Order: sequence, then structure tokens, then C-alpha cells
Amino acid sequence: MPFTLIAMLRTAPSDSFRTGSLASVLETEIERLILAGTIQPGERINENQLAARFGTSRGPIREAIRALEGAGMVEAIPNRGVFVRTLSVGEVREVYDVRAALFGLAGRLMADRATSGDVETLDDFIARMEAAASALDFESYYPLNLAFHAFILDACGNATLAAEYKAFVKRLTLFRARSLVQGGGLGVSNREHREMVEAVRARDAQWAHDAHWRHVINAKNRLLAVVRAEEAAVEVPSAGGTHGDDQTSGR
Amino acid sequence: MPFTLIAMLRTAPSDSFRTGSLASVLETEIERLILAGTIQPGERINENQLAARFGTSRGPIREAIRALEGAGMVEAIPNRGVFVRTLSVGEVREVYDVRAALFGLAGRLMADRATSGDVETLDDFIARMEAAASALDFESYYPLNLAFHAFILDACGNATLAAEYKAFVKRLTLFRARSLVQGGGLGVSNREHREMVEAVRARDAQWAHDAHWRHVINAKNRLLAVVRAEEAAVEVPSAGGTHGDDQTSGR
DNA sequence: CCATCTGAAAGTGTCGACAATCCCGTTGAC
DNA sequence: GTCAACGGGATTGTCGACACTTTCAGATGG
Repeated sequence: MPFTLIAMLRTAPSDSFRTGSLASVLETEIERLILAGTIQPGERINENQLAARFGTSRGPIREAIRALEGAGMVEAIPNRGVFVRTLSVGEVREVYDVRAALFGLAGRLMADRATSGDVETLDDFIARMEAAASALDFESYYPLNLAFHAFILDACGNATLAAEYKAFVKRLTLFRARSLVQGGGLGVSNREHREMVEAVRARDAQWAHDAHWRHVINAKNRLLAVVRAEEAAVEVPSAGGTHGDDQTSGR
Repeated sequence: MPFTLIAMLRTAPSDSFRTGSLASVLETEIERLILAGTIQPGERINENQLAARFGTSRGPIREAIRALEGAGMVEAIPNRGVFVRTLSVGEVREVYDVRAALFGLAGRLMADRATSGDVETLDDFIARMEAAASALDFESYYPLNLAFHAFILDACGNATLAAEYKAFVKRLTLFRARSLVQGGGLGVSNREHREMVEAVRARDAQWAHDAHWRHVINAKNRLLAVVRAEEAAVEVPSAGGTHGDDQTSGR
């Protein structure tokens, strides 16, 4: 099974063109393993094992891992190996705050640059998400939500921003219970989506910024609330107020 | 000369502890070469040459380069080599916008979290920069300015944000005339600094965000103005209005 | 019974060599 | 004279092997 894997990947239909350099293929592939949870956060990455799995030598594997390290997905400890990063609650909060800032910028740019066609597409997304939400169809809601966010990033006209935002979203997968990350009430989330689109339609940059920013901050607070409740349930029911507040100033 | 270089670096006084893994040393070292302009933007990076220069084999060099690729400092083209990235004017604008969003967040966080000691330190920076500015002492103003910004990032309590911001600042070095990047009237810049600190002192998160954000946006506009003037001087003096506007909505 | 030493196994760090690819000046044909 | 095929040289891509470090289990001594 391992031997033909690489041959397949290098001519894979996914990226088809310019697949080049084994290392870059391996990078995506190892990232996939991490994102899928095959290699769990905190786990050590075994170079020999991966090399055997993909049927290559360790050279390209090491290069791929180094690239992932730059992306903040893994952490290398000299002579000990590289480990899949784990995000503490504090780091999750940090990432969410950065994400909020970036998404706020995306909103601002959308208000400035979105074409009427873009706004139509956004409306369409909203409608479809609303349908899925009222039908409680979680299965189709989640990918729609993802596509909605991705569309905003791609349409806002700042490729640097888009790349960075996506990298941060990926990082959130490294939080222990990543199932929670995508959580958050469908209805609430969609109400926020509607405001975002309204602000863009109105070409109000400040409003759009705030709406987009708040959307992420609210997601952060919903997540942190769940985490905190979870922790409190485990702890001895005494004075266990975790740490400081979590709203990064509500404007 | 090359043979002892690595031995020196690995026990260098700079990082002293846990220098480990040649690759990470080489990463900083190659980055230094790029930042210093020894390897110019757009130039190809020759693996053999670097290996000879540092007295190592190509393996660690390749790993270091892959890490730099992840950081957005170089760009790899399969079977052609890796090139030091060059930033177009458009990309510079993108990077500045992202920087502004990140710095705005730093300002917001400072307003929430800065200790009175932090504010004192900020005041001190302002005073020293003002002294340097009125003495027209550019040599000492620039590092102070850098340290001022670095302090804000470190004190705002979000390490993820700090790392990301610093990476973006580094990227700006890849713009052709990086001399312009640090430019911008001393006096104007310092007026903006004062407002930033005032907002933090007042614990006004929104004001602090806006002041920090505007500081970067203004720097962007100053740079773009110079670039545009430069371009206009070269072009035929006819209708040559470059491209769109540059203010990302002035609030 | 616990602490310490020791050595083998596992795994990372680095190297030199070979294969594949690309670049560029040259040759040849039309 | 221009264009296309064609090598030689340089450079990247990949591999297998060796050196060094860490880890862990078992032996040894208190």
C-alpha cells in the first residue's frame, strides 16, 4: 500500500498542475494527518515511520516538517523530535483575538470593495445557511459556514490576509476538543452573519469591521464558556474562578 | 574562514542556550543575509554556495530554506530553486493593512491590560524619541521607534500576535526600496505615538485600537505617496494615475 | 526496597553521492 | 538569417549510511 501512494499523489487530480517537490506534497499530506487527528496534538512525529508510510527517505519528510513548523503546526525540540503543537486555553484565546482582528479587516475591505455580485453571493450563502439551520441540518450547515467565511476572505481582495486567516483557522484544530470549535448555536451565528452582510451592503466600513470582528469574538466567548463549564464540572465545586475576563472590550 | 563559522554560531553568545539543530541556526543566519541585503530580493538562493559558505552539507540548508518559505521570506519554484521574495506595491499595501489590523488589536489589548508601569515605560519612550526627533538625530530615533513598537507587542499579553506582527514587519524588508519603509516624518510619527499612549492611559480600548491602527495606515499612506511620486517622475508626464485609492476607509 | 549506573535500542542530526531536471551556448538545417 | 534540435554544465531533488543523543530496562550497590 505505501509504495504506490506517492506516485499517485504526485499526479493527483487534486492539485494536478505543478505538484513538484516531494516535500511540498508531504507537507500537505502530513498536515492532513494532523488535521484529521491521525496524529494527535502533543504526539511525537516519527520520521522513520512516516518515511516508511509514504515510501520515501527521511530527507523530504524533514523538509516538510520544517515547513509545518514555520506554519505553527508542530514544535521541534532539539534531539528529541518534533511534536504536534497543542493549544492551551490561553493560546486559543490569543488565536481567536488575532482571527477577530483579521476578520474585522476583511469586513472593512469588503465594505470598500465588494461588487454587487459579491453581495448577491453573500445573500445566497445566508439563505442556504438559514434553510439548513431551520431544518437543523448540521451536516450541510457546517461546510456552508466554512465556505461563507472563505468567500469573504477571497473576495476582500487581500491575498496576504486570506492566507494568514486560513492558517490561523487551521491552528485552532490543535485545541484538544476541536469539536467545540465549530460549535456555537446555528441561529445565533446566522443572525451575526446577516448583520455582516447588511453592513457590507450599506458600504459602511466601520460597521462591517465591527460586525465581522464581533462575530469572531462571540464565537470565542461561546467556546470559552463551554470550556469553562467543562472545567468547573470536573473541579471540586469550590471557589474555582478560572482566569480573567474574556471579552477584549465589547466596544 | 567558513570552517569555524558554524562552531562559533552553535555556541554563540546571542542565543547561547538550546541553539540545537544546525538547521535552526542556518535559518536565522540566512534570514540575516536576506534582511541585510546580502542576498537581494528576487535573487536565487544557491544551496551549494550557502553550504560552502557555512561549511555544512546541503541537508540542513534545505531545511532552513523550507522554514523561511513557511515564513513567507522566500518562494520555491520546483526544479528551479528558491528565490528571495519580492513585494510588489500591491503586496506592500496588503501587508500594511494586515499589520494595521494586528497593531490595532495590540492597542486594544494594551488599553485593557497595561500596568501603570507599562504606561510609564511608554512615556519614557516618547520622551526619548521626542528628544531624538527635535535634535534630528535619525541614528538613534529609528532603533527607539523599533523598540517602542516591540515593547507594545510584548506588553500586550498576546504572544501569538507579537510573533505574527514581527514576521510581517520583517516581510516589508523585501520591498525594493526598503529605505523608504522606515521613513516618514519624525514629528508626525511622534504625534501619533503620543495619541496612542494617551488612549492607553485613558484605558479607552476603542480609542487605543483606532490610534494604533491609524498609525500604521498613515505610515502606509506616507510610503505609498513617495512610491507614487517616484513612479510619476519616471513615467511620461501624462495621465498616469496609478491604481485605486489607498486609505482603507478613514473611519 | 530504592537510588544509581550501564549499555543496548530507538530516533534524530548530518553527510556525501547519485539521479533528474533545467539553463544556455552551439550546431545544424531550412 | 532565423529557428529548432542538442549537448555540456550547473543545480536541484532524493536517497542510503553513519554519528550522536536520548531513553529505558535491567543490573548493581547501598
